[in-house]
Amino acid sequence: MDNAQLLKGVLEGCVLAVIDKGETYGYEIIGELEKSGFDEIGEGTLYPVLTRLDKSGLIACRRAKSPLGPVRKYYSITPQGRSFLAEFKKRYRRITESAAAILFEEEIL
Amino acid sequence: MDNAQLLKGVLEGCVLAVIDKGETYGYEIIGELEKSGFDEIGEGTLYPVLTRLDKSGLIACRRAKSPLGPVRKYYSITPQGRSFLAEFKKRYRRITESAAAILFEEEIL
DNA sequence: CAAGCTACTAAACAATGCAAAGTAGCTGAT
DNA sequence: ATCAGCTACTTTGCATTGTTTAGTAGCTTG
Repeated sequence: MDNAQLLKGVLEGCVLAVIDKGETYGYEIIGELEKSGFDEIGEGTLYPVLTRLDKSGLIACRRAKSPLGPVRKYYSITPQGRSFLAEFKKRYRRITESAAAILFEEEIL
Repeated sequence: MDNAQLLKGVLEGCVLAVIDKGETYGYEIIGELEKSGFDEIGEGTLYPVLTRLDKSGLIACRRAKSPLGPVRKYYSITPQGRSFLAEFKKRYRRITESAAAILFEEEIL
């Protein structure tokens, strides 16, 4: 199946939400996403998202040694990221409610 | 704001769901979508979706005169479309539940 | 030293929504 | 009869974003 299209945009918001819970790094974010039910988010999928969020100023980055492997890049959310996330949630909710109205009608998602 | 990405894939499923409710045509589908809460779905957005669904064999097309304007293309769902829609709903639900778990945590969407 | 895990990078690609412009039939007002 | 405005569909070119694949490199363990 092709979930790629359904993930568009959603992933960006979810990654930001994960970082909002506390400073974290790429590999760990993948684990968080999969723990919440997302299927096999590859590294080639996640890292470009982080790069974009960083360039947009929604997250900040700092390098630090890992006790396990190579250097990690730790990300934390910025004030701009926080307000973007708040807006994102509103937009996301609105769209999912519109879609649910058509897809599931009487059911409440 | 840019809802374009959040709509990716969702729109296709919603259009199919609208047609599943009964034979209809492009202009009317746009009305249905907006009635359910979607914002300004342009013609340049919808018609390519219909073309794709048709080519994929998920909907069937027939031309008929309109009492108001130019000829309409009426679309109806095919058996393949029905099973695709059922699968789509499962996938969509799974992804929105995963996203909600991260975005809204304890809240129940 | 090799295997395997951790961790990030980069390039080429495919899918889809969107804006803009165009074609055309029909109706009603001027 | 003409023009505006609504209905209805088409086409082109574009931007964004997730995926695939491959690659680099540190660390631990056998």
